[in-house]
Amino acid sequence: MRIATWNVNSIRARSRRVVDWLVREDIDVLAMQEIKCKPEQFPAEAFEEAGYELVIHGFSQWNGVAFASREPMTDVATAFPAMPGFLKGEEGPGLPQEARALGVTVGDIRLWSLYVPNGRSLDDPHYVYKLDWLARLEEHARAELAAHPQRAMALMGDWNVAPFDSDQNVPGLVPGVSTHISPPERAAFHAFETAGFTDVVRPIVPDGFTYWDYKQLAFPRNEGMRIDFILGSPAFADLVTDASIHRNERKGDAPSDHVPVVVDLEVASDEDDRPMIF
DNA sequence: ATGTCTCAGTCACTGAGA
Repeated sequence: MRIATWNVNSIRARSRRVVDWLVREDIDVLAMQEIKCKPEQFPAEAFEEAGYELVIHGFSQWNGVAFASREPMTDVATAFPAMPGFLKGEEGPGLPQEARALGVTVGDIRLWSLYVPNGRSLDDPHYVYKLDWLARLEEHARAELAAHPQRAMALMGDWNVAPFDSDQNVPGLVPGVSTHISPPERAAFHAFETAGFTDVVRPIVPDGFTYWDYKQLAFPRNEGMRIDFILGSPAFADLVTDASIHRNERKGDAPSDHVPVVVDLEVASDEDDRPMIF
Protein backbone atom coordinates (compact mmCIF):
# COMPACT_ATOMS: atom_id res chain seq x y z
CA MET A 1 0.00 0.00 0.00
CA ARG A 2 1.33 3.45 -0.97
CA ILE A 3 0.31 6.54 0.99
CA ALA A 4 1.31 10.09 0.11
CA THR A 5 0.95 13.70 1.19
CA TRP A 6 1.07 16.71 -1.12
CA ASN A 7 0.41 20.42 -0.71
CA VAL A 8 -1.08 20.93 -4.18
CA ASN A 9 -1.48 24.74 -4.03
CA SER A 10 -4.91 24.85 -5.70
CA ILE A 11 -6.35 21.56 -6.93
CA ARG A 12 -8.31 23.34 -9.65
CA ALA A 13 -5.08 24.60 -11.17
CA ARG A 14 -3.41 21.19 -10.89
CA SER A 15 -5.94 18.34 -11.05
CA ARG A 16 -4.56 16.82 -14.27
CA ARG A 17 -1.03 16.84 -12.93
CA VAL A 18 -2.02 15.36 -9.56
CA VAL A 19 -4.19 12.57 -11.01
CA ASP A 20 -1.54 11.67 -13.60
CA TRP A 21 0.99 11.36 -10.80
CA LEU A 22 -1.34 9.23 -8.63
CA VAL A 23 -1.87 6.76 -11.47
CA ARG A 24 1.75 6.74 -12.61
CA GLU A 25 3.04 6.16 -9.08
CA ASP A 26 0.32 3.67 -8.11
CA ILE A 27 -0.69 5.67 -5.02
CA ASP A 28 -3.51 4.19 -2.91
CA VAL A 29 -4.20 7.14 -0.60
CA LEU A 30 -3.25 10.82 -1.06
CA ALA A 31 -3.61 13.47 1.64
CA MET A 32 -3.85 16.90 0.00
CA GLN A 33 -3.38 20.37 1.48
CA GLU A 34 -4.14 23.84 0.12
CA ILE A 35 -6.83 22.64 -2.25
CA LYS A 36 -8.04 26.29 -2.22
CA CYS A 37 -11.68 25.53 -3.00
CA LYS A 38 -15.03 24.45 -1.64
CA PRO A 39 -16.15 20.81 -2.05
CA GLU A 40 -18.52 21.69 -4.90
CA GLN A 41 -15.64 23.33 -6.79
CA PHE A 42 -13.29 20.33 -6.47
CA PRO A 43 -12.49 18.65 -9.84
CA ALA A 44 -13.90 15.32 -8.65
CA GLU A 45 -14.46 13.72 -12.05
CA ALA A 46 -10.77 13.43 -12.87
CA PHE A 47 -10.13 11.55 -9.60
CA GLU A 48 -13.22 9.35 -9.86
CA GLU A 49 -12.42 8.33 -13.44
CA ALA A 50 -9.02 7.21 -12.17
CA GLY A 51 -10.62 5.07 -9.47
CA TYR A 52 -10.35 7.33 -6.42
CA GLU A 53 -12.96 8.26 -3.85
CA LEU A 54 -12.77 11.72 -2.32
CA VAL A 55 -13.31 13.32 1.06
CA ILE A 56 -13.08 17.10 0.78
CA HIS A 57 -12.99 19.83 3.44
CA GLY A 58 -12.80 23.43 2.23
CA PHE A 59 -14.58 26.67 3.10
CA SER A 60 -13.17 29.23 0.64
CA GLN A 61 -10.24 30.07 -1.62
CA TRP A 62 -7.89 29.68 1.36
CA ASN A 63 -6.49 26.51 2.94
CA GLY A 64 -8.59 23.38 2.38
CA VAL A 65 -7.64 19.72 2.85
CA ALA A 66 -8.78 16.50 1.16
CA PHE A 67 -8.16 12.79 0.72
CA ALA A 68 -8.26 10.72 -2.45
CA SER A 69 -8.34 6.97 -1.83
CA ARG A 70 -8.79 3.77 -3.82
CA GLU A 71 -10.23 2.13 -0.69
CA PRO A 72 -13.23 3.28 1.35
CA MET A 73 -12.72 6.02 3.93
CA THR A 74 -14.69 6.09 7.19
CA ASP A 75 -14.86 8.08 10.44
CA VAL A 76 -14.38 11.45 8.77
CA ALA A 77 -13.33 14.29 11.13
CA THR A 78 -13.03 17.89 9.91
CA ALA A 79 -11.14 19.09 13.00
CA PHE A 80 -9.31 17.61 15.97
CA PRO A 81 -10.63 18.30 19.50
CA ALA A 82 -9.95 21.84 20.75
CA MET A 83 -8.54 22.89 17.35
CA PRO A 84 -8.03 26.67 17.56
CA GLY A 85 -9.69 29.08 15.15
CA PHE A 86 -8.40 32.29 13.58
CA LEU A 87 -9.81 35.53 12.26
CA LYS A 88 -7.57 38.40 11.22
CA GLY A 89 -7.92 41.35 13.59
CA GLU A 90 -9.71 39.29 16.23
CA GLU A 91 -8.38 37.42 19.22
CA GLY A 92 -9.56 35.21 22.02
CA PRO A 93 -11.48 31.94 22.09
CA GLY A 94 -14.40 31.09 19.85
CA LEU A 95 -12.88 32.22 16.56
CA PRO A 96 -13.96 30.25 13.48
CA GLN A 97 -11.98 27.14 12.67
CA GLU A 98 -10.26 26.98 9.28
CA ALA A 99 -10.15 23.99 6.89
CA ARG A 100 -6.71 22.75 7.95
CA ALA A 101 -7.29 19.24 9.31
CA LEU A 102 -9.09 16.19 7.97
CA GLY A 103 -9.09 12.74 9.55
CA VAL A 104 -10.17 9.50 7.84
CA THR A 105 -9.76 5.79 8.50
CA VAL A 106 -8.66 3.50 5.66
CA GLY A 107 -8.64 -0.17 6.58
CA ASP A 108 -7.25 -0.19 10.10
CA ILE A 109 -5.15 2.94 9.62
CA ARG A 110 -6.06 6.37 10.96
CA LEU A 111 -4.81 9.17 8.71
CA TRP A 112 -4.77 12.96 9.09
CA SER A 113 -4.21 15.51 6.32
CA LEU A 114 -2.82 18.60 8.05
CA TYR A 115 -2.09 22.12 6.87
CA VAL A 116 -0.31 23.80 9.78
CA PRO A 117 -0.76 27.61 9.92
CA ASN A 118 2.12 29.52 8.31
CA GLY A 119 2.77 31.91 11.20
CA ARG A 120 3.59 34.84 8.87
CA SER A 121 6.13 36.46 11.23
CA LEU A 122 7.24 36.06 14.82
CA ASP A 123 5.32 39.17 15.96
CA ASP A 124 2.11 38.27 14.12
CA PRO A 125 -0.98 36.83 15.87
CA HIS A 126 -0.80 34.10 13.25
CA TYR A 127 2.42 32.87 14.89
CA VAL A 128 0.67 32.46 18.26
CA TYR A 129 -2.10 30.65 16.40
CA LYS A 130 0.42 28.34 14.78
CA LEU A 131 2.01 27.34 18.09
CA ASP A 132 -1.37 26.89 19.76
CA TRP A 133 -2.64 24.83 16.81
CA LEU A 134 0.38 22.52 16.98
CA ALA A 135 0.08 22.15 20.77
CA ARG A 136 -3.59 21.17 20.57
CA LEU A 137 -2.84 18.73 17.75
CA GLU A 138 -0.08 17.15 19.81
CA GLU A 139 -2.48 16.78 22.75
CA HIS A 140 -4.93 14.98 20.49
CA ALA A 141 -2.26 12.74 18.99
CA ARG A 142 -0.97 11.86 22.46
CA ALA A 143 -4.48 11.06 23.72
CA GLU A 144 -5.23 8.91 20.67
CA LEU A 145 -2.05 6.92 21.16
CA ALA A 146 -2.83 6.42 24.86
CA ALA A 147 -6.35 5.20 24.00
CA HIS A 148 -5.25 2.97 21.09
CA PRO A 149 -1.56 2.11 21.61
CA GLN A 150 -1.57 -0.63 18.95
CA ARG A 151 -3.26 1.48 16.29
CA ALA A 152 -1.51 2.54 13.10
CA MET A 153 -1.95 6.30 12.82
CA ALA A 154 -0.19 8.89 10.66
CA LEU A 155 -0.06 12.69 10.82
CA MET A 156 0.75 13.82 7.30
CA GLY A 157 0.94 17.18 5.68
CA ASP A 158 2.52 20.60 5.38
CA TRP A 159 3.90 21.34 8.84
CA ASN A 160 5.39 24.72 7.93
CA VAL A 161 8.34 23.95 10.21
CA ALA A 162 11.91 23.11 9.16
CA PRO A 163 12.91 21.02 12.20
CA PHE A 164 16.68 21.01 11.62
CA ASP A 165 19.14 23.54 10.23
CA SER A 166 19.84 21.21 7.30
CA ASP A 167 16.13 21.35 6.40
CA GLN A 168 16.40 24.74 4.77
CA ASN A 169 18.68 26.61 2.43
CA VAL A 170 16.83 29.92 2.09
CA PRO A 171 19.02 33.06 2.24
CA GLY A 172 16.05 35.23 3.27
CA LEU A 173 15.32 33.23 6.41
CA VAL A 174 16.63 35.17 9.40
CA PRO A 175 16.88 33.57 12.85
CA GLY A 176 14.90 35.60 15.37
CA VAL A 177 12.73 37.12 12.64
CA SER A 178 11.53 34.39 10.30
CA THR A 179 9.01 31.67 10.94
CA HIS A 180 9.59 27.97 10.19
CA ILE A 181 12.97 27.87 11.98
CA SER A 182 12.29 29.48 15.37
CA PRO A 183 13.03 27.41 18.51
CA PRO A 184 9.36 27.43 19.69
CA GLU A 185 8.19 26.06 16.33
CA ARG A 186 10.87 23.40 16.34
CA ALA A 187 10.01 22.49 19.94
CA ALA A 188 6.33 22.20 18.97
CA PHE A 189 7.31 19.84 16.16
CA HIS A 190 9.67 17.74 18.26
CA ALA A 191 6.96 17.37 20.92
CA PHE A 192 5.28 14.90 18.58
CA GLU A 193 8.34 12.68 18.79
CA THR A 194 8.16 12.83 22.58
CA ALA A 195 4.50 11.83 22.25
CA GLY A 196 5.52 8.72 20.29
CA PHE A 197 5.18 9.83 16.66
CA THR A 198 8.27 9.53 14.47
CA ASP A 199 9.19 10.93 11.08
CA VAL A 200 8.96 7.73 9.05
CA VAL A 201 10.53 9.25 5.91
CA ARG A 202 13.75 10.79 7.21
CA PRO A 203 15.49 7.51 8.15
CA ILE A 204 14.97 6.30 4.57
CA VAL A 205 15.43 9.68 2.81
CA PRO A 206 17.85 11.63 5.01
CA ASP A 207 18.32 14.56 2.62
CA GLY A 208 16.18 16.70 0.37
CA PHE A 209 13.66 19.51 0.46
CA THR A 210 9.91 19.30 -0.17
CA TYR A 211 9.18 22.98 -0.96
CA TRP A 212 10.78 25.68 -3.08
CA ASP A 213 9.36 29.20 -3.44
CA TYR A 214 8.20 30.23 -6.92
CA LYS A 215 10.25 33.42 -6.62
CA GLN A 216 13.91 34.16 -7.21
CA LEU A 217 14.71 30.98 -9.16
CA ALA A 218 14.53 29.14 -5.84
CA PHE A 219 14.19 25.67 -7.38
CA PRO A 220 17.12 25.89 -9.83
CA ARG A 221 19.21 27.29 -6.99
CA ASN A 222 17.90 24.55 -4.67
CA GLU A 223 16.89 27.16 -2.14
CA GLY A 224 14.15 25.14 -0.47
CA MET A 225 12.83 23.77 2.76
CA ARG A 226 11.87 20.38 4.13
CA ILE A 227 8.51 21.11 5.74
CA ASP A 228 6.23 18.28 4.55
CA PHE A 229 6.31 15.26 6.83
CA ILE A 230 4.63 11.98 7.65
CA LEU A 231 4.76 11.23 11.37
CA GLY A 232 3.67 7.74 12.37
CA SER A 233 2.60 6.01 15.56
CA PRO A 234 4.75 2.99 16.52
CA ALA A 235 2.34 0.59 14.81
CA PHE A 236 2.37 2.72 11.65
CA ALA A 237 6.16 3.00 11.67
CA ASP A 238 6.37 -0.80 11.88
CA LEU A 239 4.49 -1.10 8.58
CA VAL A 240 6.82 1.19 6.60
CA THR A 241 8.97 -0.58 4.01
CA ASP A 242 10.09 2.38 1.88
CA ALA A 243 9.72 6.13 1.42
CA SER A 244 10.43 8.75 -1.23
CA ILE A 245 10.33 12.49 -1.95
CA HIS A 246 9.21 13.14 -5.52
CA ARG A 247 11.41 16.08 -6.39
CA ASN A 248 10.65 15.82 -10.11
CA GLU A 249 7.12 17.07 -9.43
CA ARG A 250 8.59 20.56 -8.91
CA LYS A 251 9.68 20.53 -12.57
CA GLY A 252 7.75 21.04 -15.78
CA ASP A 253 4.58 22.98 -16.50
CA ALA A 254 2.57 24.54 -13.69
CA PRO A 255 4.02 22.69 -10.71
CA SER A 256 2.93 23.16 -7.11
CA ASP A 257 5.59 24.80 -4.97
CA HIS A 258 5.57 21.59 -2.87
CA VAL A 259 6.34 18.02 -3.98
CA PRO A 260 4.74 14.74 -2.84
CA VAL A 261 6.13 12.66 0.01
CA VAL A 262 5.38 8.91 -0.15
CA VAL A 263 5.56 5.93 2.19
CA ASP A 264 5.18 2.28 1.24
CA LEU A 265 3.48 0.04 3.80
CA GLU A 266 3.43 -3.73 4.12
CA VAL A 267 -0.35 -3.84 4.12
CA ALA A 268 -2.20 -5.99 1.60
CA SER A 269 -4.40 -3.75 -0.55
CA ASP A 270 -7.53 -4.98 -2.31
CA GLU A 271 -5.48 -5.09 -5.47
CA ASP A 272 -2.95 -7.42 -3.85
CA ASP A 273 -5.71 -9.67 -2.54
CA ARG A 274 -7.21 -10.17 -5.98
CA PRO A 275 -6.41 -13.66 -7.34
CA MET A 276 -4.08 -13.74 -10.28
CA ILE A 277 -5.79 -15.05 -13.42
CA PHE A 278 -3.74 -16.07 -16.43
C1' DA B 1 12.81 43.96 -6.70
C1' DT B 2 8.05 40.14 -2.93
C1' DG B 3 11.69 39.60 -9.34
C1' DT B 4 5.89 34.18 -8.57
C1' DC B 5 1.69 32.01 -8.31
C1' DT B 6 -3.27 31.60 -7.22
C1' DC B 7 -7.95 33.28 -6.36
C1' DA B 8 -11.73 36.82 -5.30
C1' DG B 9 -13.89 40.84 -6.52
C1' DT B 10 -15.00 43.27 -10.15
C1' DC B 11 -14.19 43.82 -15.09
C1' DA B 12 -7.83 45.47 -16.02
C1' DC B 13 -6.75 46.00 -12.11
C1' DT B 14 -5.69 45.48 -6.73
C1' DG B 15 -5.55 42.82 -2.37
C1' DA B 16 -4.54 38.70 0.18
C1' DG B 17 -1.89 34.78 1.29
C1' DA B 18 2.10 32.04 0.89
